[in-house]
Amino acid sequence: MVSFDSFTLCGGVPIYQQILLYLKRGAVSGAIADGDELPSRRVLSALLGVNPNTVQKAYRLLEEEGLIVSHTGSKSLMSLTAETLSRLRAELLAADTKEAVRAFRQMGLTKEEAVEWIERFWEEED
Amino acid sequence: MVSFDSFTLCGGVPIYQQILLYLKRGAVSGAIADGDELPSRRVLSALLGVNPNTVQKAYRLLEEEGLIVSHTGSKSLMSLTAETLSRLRAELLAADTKEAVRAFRQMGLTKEEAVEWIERFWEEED
Amino acid sequence: MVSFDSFTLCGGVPIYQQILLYLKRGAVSGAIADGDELPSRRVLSALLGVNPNTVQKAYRLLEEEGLIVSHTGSKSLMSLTAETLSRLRAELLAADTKEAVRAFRQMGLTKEEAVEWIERFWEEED
Amino acid sequence: MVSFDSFTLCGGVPIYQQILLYLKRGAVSGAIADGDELPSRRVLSALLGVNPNTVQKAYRLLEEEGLIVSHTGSKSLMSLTAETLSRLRAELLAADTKEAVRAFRQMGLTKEEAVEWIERFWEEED
DNA sequence: GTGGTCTAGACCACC
DNA sequence: GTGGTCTAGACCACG
Repeated sequence: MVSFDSFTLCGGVPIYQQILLYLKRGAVSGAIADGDELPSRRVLSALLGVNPNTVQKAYRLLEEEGLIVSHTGSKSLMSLTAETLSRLRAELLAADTKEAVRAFRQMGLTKEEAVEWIERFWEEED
Repeated sequence: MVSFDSFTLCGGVPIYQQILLYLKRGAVSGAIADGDELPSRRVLSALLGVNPNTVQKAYRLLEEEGLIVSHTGSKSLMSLTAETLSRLRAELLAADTKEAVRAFRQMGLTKEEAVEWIERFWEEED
Repeated sequence: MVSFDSFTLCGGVPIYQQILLYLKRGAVSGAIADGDELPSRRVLSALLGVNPNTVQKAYRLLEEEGLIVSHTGSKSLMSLTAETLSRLRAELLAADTKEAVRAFRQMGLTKEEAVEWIERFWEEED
Repeated sequence: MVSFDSFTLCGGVPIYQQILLYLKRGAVSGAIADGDELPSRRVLSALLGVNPNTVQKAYRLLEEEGLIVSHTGSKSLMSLTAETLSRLRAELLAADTKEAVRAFRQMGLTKEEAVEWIERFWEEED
């Protein structure tokens, strides 16, 4: 069963996208593997304190991408092929890194300063 | 006059927030200084190809934060004290770094891998 | 025993309501009579290829309307008095005719055109 | 402007489908013509006493079928070609007639009785 | 218990 | 003012 223990909601980004990204990133990290069971709509919505439909939207989009298989009346399962994983990894890393670099550069940081900030926050959140 | 030459719109984030962030980050980088003149709502909306109301909203929020002063019938000016700048710098850097670290950690990267990705993309976009 | 040979499922309407309507219309037509035995939930659900709970729901609603009597451990029987039948006949005919007339009139047909369409389809489906 | 004066909600059918059918049938009858303006989401939802999103769903589905063109910030217009109209007419007439005939036959009526009921209700609602 | 759909209200960008 | 999206709650068919 996929765990949402380390998941925390944050404002400014649609909730369903946060759930979506959490699952994609978990797949990239290996914490979520092919065939893993997902919490049901009700369970996860109760856990996160959001509406079941918000969870469902994330699940539906993932199913359209082929990352989830759902059968009415039974559990939803992750469906991750090797190709899917490598594609996901490339896409997500590129997107996140690009956004971070963009922000740092707009604020006038040098590459060294940016790296220093990353390293500082990395330790803090250990 | 504040330049928007290096401004590029990107999807998924409200436009008025992108304008807001662009000005705040420019202030942090020093590219935008206290007393700098802002383009009029009409001019900027035409320049960015967005609706004047969207620019108006960004300007209004900045004014509520005290980062802009507008005098009726005259131009809007950036209003940046030393305290404001240091506060902005701390807030923005913390927020952006935290988000980047969060993403990298969720994807299972080590600190060294994360730094490597940042450095790789830094060069690419030079 | 009530036969479901001429029953066909169609989309867009809840299945339990289709079962309900089938039995009511059969009663009105005389094909289903007072005292007729109904297939058990298990048998009917297998016959129609639907979930036993769906059949259960239809039977429960019919029982609440007094059109079915069930004795624990024995079969369910149709329970149709003369009054019930005439009421059903009036209700169903009025509802279906009203809906058809409404549709035809909304499409701008004259009474004669509507009748012509009914007659045409009547022959086709013989 | 398309009028909804003769529109009345009825239970048992999704509201968005009732709106959808009303517009299609109006097009078939000629009461609604190519280029006619539709009431805005807000206006129609207030008029019918339903949620704006329910109206929007009907409009969105019609737009996907090509029967409506919508531009953000301006009115939605009906878009009806001759081919579209003849297709709509055939589809709707077939569907409605088929459903009516099916109901009448299930109730054991003869063709003559069915026609008589149609004619009786036709007069009543004049 | 499961997933799927319908209705609902608030917010956003835009003309 | 317009249409588009996000979040929300109730109901349905199903295993």
